[in-house]
Amino acid sequence: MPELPEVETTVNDLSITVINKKIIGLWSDISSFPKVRALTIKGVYRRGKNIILNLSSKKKILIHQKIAGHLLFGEWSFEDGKWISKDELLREKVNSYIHFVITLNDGKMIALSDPRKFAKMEIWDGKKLDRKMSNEIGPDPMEIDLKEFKKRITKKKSIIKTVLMDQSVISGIGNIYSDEILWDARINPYKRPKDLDIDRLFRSTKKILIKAIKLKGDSTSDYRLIDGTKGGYQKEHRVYKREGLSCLRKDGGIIERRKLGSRSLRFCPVCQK
DNA sequence: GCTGCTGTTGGCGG
DNA sequence: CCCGCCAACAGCAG
Repeated sequence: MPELPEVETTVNDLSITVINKKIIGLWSDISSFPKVRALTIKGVYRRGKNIILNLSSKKKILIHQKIAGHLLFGEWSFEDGKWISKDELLREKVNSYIHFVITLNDGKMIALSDPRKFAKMEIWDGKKLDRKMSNEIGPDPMEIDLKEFKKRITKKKSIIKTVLMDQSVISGIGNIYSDEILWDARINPYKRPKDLDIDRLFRSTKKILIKAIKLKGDSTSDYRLIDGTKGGYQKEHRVYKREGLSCLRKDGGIIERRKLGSRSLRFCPVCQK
């Protein structure tokens, strides 16, 4: 679920609070960490949907929240095998599936709540991680121009819905925002890249992502800000989760939902030709 | 209680 | 190489 706007919000909010603090403990109930002691967090960055903590001594922590994971910031105590927070928001069910905790030298913690245990947190050699990222993850749409966007998108032969979500082409877009972007651009999700107005697609891509960042992401499902509050984009859906309802362009279209492999896509059959 | 749906990534097979 | 499919997991709606 966390796509570019959610990860961007998390990274912005985290960097305000954790930069120059020291890590004094790493805990997880699903993976083991190598010994690290007293490493300082030098920076917090986003690469596509990945969160990267730059540490002193050339190490980096790579966090991917996958589908249902989200980072939180606060204080917890470990009681009877569970992490308990005094903060009411952080005790909400969606925030209670804690599988990773980074403890900082001021007693605060970064925790990852993830009911489905897909999310990962790993310590990497900085150089190795940089190489992996540049090999596997394309630029995000905010940092390239139309020419580069067009070049990358039209290289692919799959339907545009799939290409938009291909992290090696451009990074950061998942199921929700690709549905919303294609509706905004009036593009049918099954069209091939060579057949479309890429200029319009590019403008809609940036427009939707910028709007979603402004609203601090989409909390339809598990995603929360690091203090446990909700983002606002779920109130702005035009097609996502609107199957069976009238298209908001009032063109007489009823939003359709179709299967694409094991996931689903939504679109208006009238305005998305 | 059971089934189906959820959404990201990586691995597998064609 | 490129593409499409599906498992990994667990909660939740119906």
